[in-house]
Amino acid sequence: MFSEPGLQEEIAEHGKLMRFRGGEVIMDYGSYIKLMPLILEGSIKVSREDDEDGKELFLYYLTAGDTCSMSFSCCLSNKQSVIRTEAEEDTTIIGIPVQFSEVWMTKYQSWRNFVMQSYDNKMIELIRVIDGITFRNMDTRLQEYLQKKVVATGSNRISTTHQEIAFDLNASREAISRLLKRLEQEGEISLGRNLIIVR
DNA sequence: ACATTAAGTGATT
DNA sequence: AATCACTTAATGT
Repeated sequence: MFSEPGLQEEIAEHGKLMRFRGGEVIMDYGSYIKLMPLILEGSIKVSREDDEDGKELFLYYLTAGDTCSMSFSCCLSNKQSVIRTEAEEDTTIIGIPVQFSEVWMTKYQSWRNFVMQSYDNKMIELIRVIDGITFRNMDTRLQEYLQKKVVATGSNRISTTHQEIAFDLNASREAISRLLKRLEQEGEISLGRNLIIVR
């Protein structure tokens, strides 16, 4: 990916290898960022959090090969993070200090392309999130949510509570329970305590 | 055995 | 679909 001479060496030299365990909060809402993460393995859940009532909304996952587009814009203006990121599973990243990323933007075309493309990807994902909220019903949003989770973690066994899903989709726990029940009756999933198996 | 937490239910708006 | 007011089931101590 970063085939240009020198770039890989710079990444190796200035990047910091970091590991996070599943469930660990990497960047909390309101904190300042000084690193751009390159995800090597695992997946990171990105959510928006409301200022006042602490409600949250799941946005998207970052998986191997991704970087966090938000972090770049955030670092540039030295703003507080407007999102929260949490390791979905055990995750390894390389943290690139922003000052290097900025220099590389002009120095290496492949780096610039990489950052631009990841911006583009996430922009499209965000549009889809908006589509989901405005045009789709809760049941399809839930199905898409489960599907994304399966893809991100590479496992069809999802270990979470109905309440957690409700937070992520900004819905009520009861609604999620009822929709899950229906999906189970339709044979799409099986349910257990703290467990959903997607078929 | 008891307390806690997750999940299910039905009524109401 | 949200909220409420429960009940039931599963788990931890």
